[in-house]
Amino acid sequence: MSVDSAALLTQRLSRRAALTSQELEELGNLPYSRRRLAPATYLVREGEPVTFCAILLEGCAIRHKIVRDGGRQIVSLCVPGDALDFQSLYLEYADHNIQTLTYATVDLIPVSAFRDLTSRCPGVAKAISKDILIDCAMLREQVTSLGRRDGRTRFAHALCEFAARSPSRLSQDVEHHLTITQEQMGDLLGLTTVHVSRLFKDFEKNGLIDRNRGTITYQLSDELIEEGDFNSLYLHGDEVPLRSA
Amino acid sequence: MSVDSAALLTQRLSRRAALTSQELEELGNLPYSRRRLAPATYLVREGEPVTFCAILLEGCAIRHKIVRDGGRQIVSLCVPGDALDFQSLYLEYADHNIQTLTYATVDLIPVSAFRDLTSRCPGVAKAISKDILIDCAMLREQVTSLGRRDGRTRFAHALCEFAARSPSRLSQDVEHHLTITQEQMGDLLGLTTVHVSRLFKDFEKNGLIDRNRGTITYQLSDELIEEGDFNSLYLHGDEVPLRSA
DNA sequence: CGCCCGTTTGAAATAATTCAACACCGGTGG
DNA sequence: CCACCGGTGTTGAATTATTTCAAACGGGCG
Repeated sequence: MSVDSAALLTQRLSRRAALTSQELEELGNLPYSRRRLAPATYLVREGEPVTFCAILLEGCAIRHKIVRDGGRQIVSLCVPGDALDFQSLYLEYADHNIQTLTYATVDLIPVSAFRDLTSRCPGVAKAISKDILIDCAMLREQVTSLGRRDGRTRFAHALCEFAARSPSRLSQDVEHHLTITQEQMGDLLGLTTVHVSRLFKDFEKNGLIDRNRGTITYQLSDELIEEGDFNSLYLHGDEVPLRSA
Repeated sequence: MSVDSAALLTQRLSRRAALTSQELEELGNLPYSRRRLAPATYLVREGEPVTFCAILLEGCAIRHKIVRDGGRQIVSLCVPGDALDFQSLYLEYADHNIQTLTYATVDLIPVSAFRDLTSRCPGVAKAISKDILIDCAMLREQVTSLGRRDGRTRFAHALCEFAARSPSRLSQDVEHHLTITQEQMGDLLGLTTVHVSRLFKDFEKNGLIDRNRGTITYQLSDELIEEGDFNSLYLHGDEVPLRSA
């Protein structure tokens, strides 16, 4: 398969802000090099300078931080189409790690090329700002979940968010597939693998998810939305409408 | 006192990116109207459109979200100098509430004026992006705290962050004053008021903080930094250096 | 086959919550 | 001036969500 990162990026940014034809062209001309990455490959490490901006074409990646006692917190999940390093476009050092979760395809664009582009194209700069702001909004929701929702609710919420953001969600009642270990899910939800295991079992028993060899399959049902206290407002339109006519 | 919001904003953004003299001038010419606000005044409400951008001159404000069962999570704390609404500069609706914590002075700048400015001045747009990215970084740290640190550590961490960001921190060994109720602190840390009360008592007993009528006083000591698993890397220079020569 | 990683399960331990009562304190009004 | 009041903080005891520990399971793979 040959997804075009330029096309993907252009499409994404166009959704954020109106771009002139010249801006579109400049976006198309960004230099990039494609990489195929194994699961668990680090793209960025906390404390290190970042010199390229990666666009995720296929697969999933995570941002995470490590705390004193060795615990890991997954700060966000990245899905295809996400730019992994707008974060570092203007910041010198990475404050967190970025790592692939599955096999993944990325296009690497030199940060310098990106910086040139944004200083010349205000429309692109605006679209990127908006993209970053949506990231912020998702982080605020994550903070809210971790601070004030219990494990069950957090889990359901995370499933809803993943489904709502998934590019595969073009029509209603699609089945979503999430390949993630229970340890990873625990690190995302701020829970233990043991506890996640029990939640998985419970959700499966209640028919909210199906499981098969490390991947879970589910639909974005009303029940799940209710269970997860999920309201897609915070995605700011970065999702397919929940109730398409 | 007459702090100038234009000056404060200019100073803040200059720290983020190099601005041309023309950009500085345009920043100085932004129209604004000053407001003095009582504690607990809402500036922005979740779900509503935002039409102005507030610059906080004096006092503290919070961003917060409400969950299904009525619980509140404070998503971040705003200190003087913070722009409260870069969030909404490009997003149509607010996904969270913004409320003053104490008496506060703000300058309100119409969002439209700001948008004009950023489309004309790439330097300003860049500085704002960087500002937003630092917000993101603080949110990631907050996620990490809530997900993987226990109550004690979270509390100490929050104190460190507040101190490190405080504009009063011009030299070492300053005393920091934080006026906050235990309920608010609980909502910030994802804890109960009862638990916060016990933490306060414990920290006071250990000499990490002093208390007097709802305000706590403390220094950013090595002990506190250790207790809070605090590393200021994530502030990306948005703080006074910890160990000034 | 045997190993390793991820998962499952039960039992015991713990951090934090809930509940409930009470203390404190500044403000208000009789 | 005192009595009362509401908001805030404190304390203890009981409860709960979640963790920790430990052991066993399963399945894919060299």
